[in-house]
Formats: sequence, structure tokens, C-alpha cells
Amino acid sequence: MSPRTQKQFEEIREEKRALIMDVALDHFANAGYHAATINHIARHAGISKGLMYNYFDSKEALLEAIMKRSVMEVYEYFDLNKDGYLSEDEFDFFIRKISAVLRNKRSFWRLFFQLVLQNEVREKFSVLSSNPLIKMEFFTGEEKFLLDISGVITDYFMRKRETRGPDYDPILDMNMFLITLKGYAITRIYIDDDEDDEKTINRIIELFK
Amino acid sequence: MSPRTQKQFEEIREEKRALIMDVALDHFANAGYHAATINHIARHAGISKGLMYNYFDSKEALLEAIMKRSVMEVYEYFDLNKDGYLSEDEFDFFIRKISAVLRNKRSFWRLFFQLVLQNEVREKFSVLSSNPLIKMEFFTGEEKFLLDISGVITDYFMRKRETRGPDYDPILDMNMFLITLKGYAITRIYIDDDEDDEKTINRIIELFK
DNA sequence: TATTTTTGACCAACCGTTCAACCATAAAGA
DNA sequence: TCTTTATGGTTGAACGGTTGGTCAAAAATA
Repeated sequence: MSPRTQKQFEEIREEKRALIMDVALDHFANAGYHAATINHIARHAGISKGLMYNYFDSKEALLEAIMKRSVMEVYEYFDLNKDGYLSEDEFDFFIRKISAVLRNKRSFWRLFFQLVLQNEVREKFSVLSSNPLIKMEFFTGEEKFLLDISGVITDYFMRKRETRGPDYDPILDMNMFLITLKGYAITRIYIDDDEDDEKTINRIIELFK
Repeated sequence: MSPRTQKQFEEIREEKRALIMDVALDHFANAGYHAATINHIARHAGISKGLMYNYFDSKEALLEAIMKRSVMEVYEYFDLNKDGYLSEDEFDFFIRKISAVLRNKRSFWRLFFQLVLQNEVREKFSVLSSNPLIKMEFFTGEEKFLLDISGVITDYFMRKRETRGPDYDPILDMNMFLITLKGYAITRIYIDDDEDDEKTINRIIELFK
């Protein structure tokens, strides 16, 4: 018989797990995964080194948990399973959502880009992405998680062909869109306070709507 | 007295130094600087670990030497000290040069983006860059090296104002150009064989000429 | 033989990880 | 109300392994 109820324990555990993951994400992003140390994370989370291993099996498992949580947060934010269809009216909203998710989760994106830039980490942790930011495949053991907005985007640009003339090249337009999106992402990851951000966002919408 | 002439020694030393740096650059880019090991580099360069320290004082010094060499190569490739002026006619050539320098030195760019994504490495090795790809400041001890094409680009877009109408916003146009350039760079670093590359390049030139 | 290159065993430091021992809590028993 | 007790939280010393770096000795060269 447990002195505390099962639920109490789980709530406390979940809170502490979240705290550790928050601290670790920042440290991973700042120092890089390999240079980051369990000691540093434990100290900044206000717990002992040993306790880290009560919550996460290993440093690698901690990274996996962080990545999975972040991908799920982005996934839920975009709510792609709802319809998976991007209308022209929703396009503004879509771009603004991307802008917001980049701003709000900068540490994650910093870490994400670092990981996908490294071949060996990419293989080890299965953070596969031939098209980062657009397609994120991530699986740990049995579970598999996939965030893929490439289908939605492809669909959107193919439909544009109907309203544009025969000279319209949907593939080229989409590639330019993806390039712009990634360039915007990298820029936004570095520079946080950009007073021209609204202008830039509007221009991107104007160019690809 | 030295059995070989001073010059002979220096030539051999320079060659071996270059070999080590080539191997190290690939390994740093693939595994990440911190995960990369001196042992691995020595083995793949066909020398012993101890000899590494005959050529470079430390792992950090090796990274600095690699970064400095790469920045100098890019610098010489662009030949910016020649005029520092980018005319409209040269714009095509300029974009194609960027494309080529991204393709030819992919390992360096992979490493570069990894480093500038990490705050602590950025501080430690002074690879400063508020605008990566556009401005690279790098100094080691006394020496200082700077690659900055931002001035040339700013100048180019300010001049565009004269031929465009009063509605033309040079700052916005330049920001979009930089975003596009960085997005193109990130894309090109990941994907090496893109049959649509020529189309993309032409479109970028068309958009910002 | 004089000089430089090259080696690999060696070292201290640090890393991720483990574990036996304590601590805190709250229900159960007196 | 106070003590007991069971349970999971928490600690930090300790461990094995790896790393960057050193150095005395050997090999290579002209």
C-alpha cells in the first residue's frame, strides 16, 4: 500500500520530469548535445546527479524524451490531423503560426537544426529529415512519430496551378516557398527582436498566397 | 644543421597539416566538434595520435586553423577586396558563386552552422555572426579575420531604390534576399543532387536583380 | 651522426552511470 | 496523539570507460 496515492506520485513525477526536460533542452541547445553534461543539468534543475537517472534511463533517453515532447507540441499546435487541408484563406494563419512556433520554441529549433546537421547523431537518434522544418521523422524503440507538413504544402501549390496560367510552375514555386520558410526560420532562430518581422511575414504571405 | 633544407621541411609540414585539416573538417562536420575525437582524426589521417600535437597545439587550435583556412578560402573565392562593388551585371555571377561555394565546401558549412547555433562554442571560439553566411567574424589570439559581404549587399539594394519607384522598400527587399539566401544555403547543405537547382538559382536572380 | 619525425604507452580529468544508504511522507496501529 | 512502517524520493561517493594531452624513446632521413 502506497502512503501517497498513485495519482499524487504521478503528478509530482510529471512536474519534475518537465522541469528537467526544460533545463536540459536549454543546455542542449546552448552547449550542443555532446558538450552538455548531466551534472550541469542536474545542478540547474536543483537536484542531484543520481536523481536524474530516476527520471530518465540515460542521457540519450533524455534527449529522445525532449525531442518527442517538442515534436508533439508542434504537432498539436498545428493541429494537422484535423483536416490536413490548407485553403487559401488559411494561408495567412498558417504562416503566422509558423512564425509563432519558431519564436516560442527557439531552444528546440536550435537543438533540432544542430542534430540534423550531424550525420552520426541523425542515424543514432533517428531524427531523420531530408527536408528539415517541413518533415520530421522521429522514432524511439517501438514508437514512431512523424510530423510532415510536406503533403499539405504540396497539395496547396498543386491547387494553385488551376488559378494560375499554364506558365505556372508549382514545383519551382513550392521549392522557393520552402527555401524562404527555412531561411526565415534560421533568421528567426538567431535574431529574436526584429521590429521588421511583421513586414517580412506580410511579404512572404504576399509572395506565396 | 638540418639534413633537409628548411624549405623542404616546411613543404612537407604544410602538406601534412592540410591533410589533417581535411580529415578533421569532415569528422567535425559529421560528428560535431565535441563528439569528434583526436584518435579518430589521427587514424583516418594515417598518423599516430601523438603526432597530431606536433602539428596542432590542441583540438581547439585545430578547429581554429580549419575555420580560419575555410574563411580565407571563401574570402579569396569571392575576391571582395578587389572592388567591393556589386553591379547589376555582376549579380548573376555573384549568386552563382554563392551556389558554387556552398556546393564545394559543404563540410565547412555544415560545421559552421553547427558552431554558430551553439552559444557557448560561439563565445569560446569567437565565431561571431549575428547574420551567419553574410558576416563571419573570427579571431584567434592577436589575429583577426573578417568576411563581411553585408556592406556590398546593403549598397546593392540601396542603389536599387533609384531605379524603382518610391514604394520600393530597400530594407525589406534586402531582408527577403538574405532570408532566401540562407534558406537556399540550408537546403543546399542537406540535398546535394538537386536537378532543379538551376531553375531555383535563376528564380532567385530574377526576384532580386 | 645530427636532426626531425613518429610512435604508443601513459596520465590526469571528466564523463555517464550505478547503488547502498538516507530522507520525507502519510496511512496504519497503539 | 504519538509511534511505527512501508514506499518512493533523494543523495553523493564510487566506478569503469573515454578523452585530450604528454613524453621518453625509436625510426627515418640526408
